[in-house]
Amino acid sequence: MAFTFSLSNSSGVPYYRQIVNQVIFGVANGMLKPGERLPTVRQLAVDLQVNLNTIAKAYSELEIRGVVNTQQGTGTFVSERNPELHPEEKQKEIERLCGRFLDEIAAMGLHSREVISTLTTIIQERTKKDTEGR
Amino acid sequence: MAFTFSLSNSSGVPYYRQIVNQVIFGVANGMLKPGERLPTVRQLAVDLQVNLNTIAKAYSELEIRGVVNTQQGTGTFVSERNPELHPEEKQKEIERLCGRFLDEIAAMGLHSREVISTLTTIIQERTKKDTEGR
DNA sequence: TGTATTGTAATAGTTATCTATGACAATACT
DNA sequence: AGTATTGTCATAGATAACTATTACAATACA
Repeated sequence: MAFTFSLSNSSGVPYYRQIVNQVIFGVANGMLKPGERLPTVRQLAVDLQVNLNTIAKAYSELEIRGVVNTQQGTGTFVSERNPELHPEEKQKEIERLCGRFLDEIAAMGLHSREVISTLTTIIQERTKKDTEGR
Repeated sequence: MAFTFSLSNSSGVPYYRQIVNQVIFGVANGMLKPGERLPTVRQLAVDLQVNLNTIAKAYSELEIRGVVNTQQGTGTFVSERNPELHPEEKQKEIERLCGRFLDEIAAMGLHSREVISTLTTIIQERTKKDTEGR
């Protein structure tokens, strides 16, 4: 299965950051192998219907963080040895994500346990939809 | 217990929107009674350490949506009869919130059921902290 | 050597959110 | 009547995240 990118415009998370996250977690989950080539900036820009600069910004950050190696004229590749996102860090990232979500809930005066039940319901629905889709 | 506002700067949700949401849900949850007075724009700006205009923008949107009545020189009050946020709408809003959260999770290639366990753990920790705090 | 493909960079413009500041207008209060 | 308090408005500026466009530079490849 090939690794694919996707963007959500409703989450409030900037596009370039979504791409950065997807690569980092893609590597952490073994869906992106060291040495594997990422789409060209132009191609991904077309695929995601986003500006070239947005992709370039994401790749540039990934380069700085050592997640990928880029070579002008050649392409962008997943680093051979990836220093980033040890299991603990991955867990921390998940916790940050959850924390923000709970903050939002709390700000609305909602009870988290009620929201969880909605959450699980939606998950069930989506899982069902995915299964049917095959 | 008096109704209090709080802002999170890490959620990506604009301040003015957080305030709007808190009032709407505060009303829906009965924590804000019809006729009840909201803090003045200046006071709330000081409390939340945010610019006056940001509060004014939130109140203005609430006024337009019929959630509050404002009178220059007098103050801002929760509408006597509030048309907004019937139970179904409240549920829809929760679902939107959950949907965005799940989108973020999916974008990172995380499995939602694993995240849920982290979520419940954090909730337990926070509940514990709140209980100890009393 | 030429040509296409890669990433990079510069510039300009848009939109949303927020800050800072100062002024104005309606109401309440003494 | 005068003064303080309320919400409102206008202007200017900052920042972040984009889009659009054009050009340049390094590499690959025929």
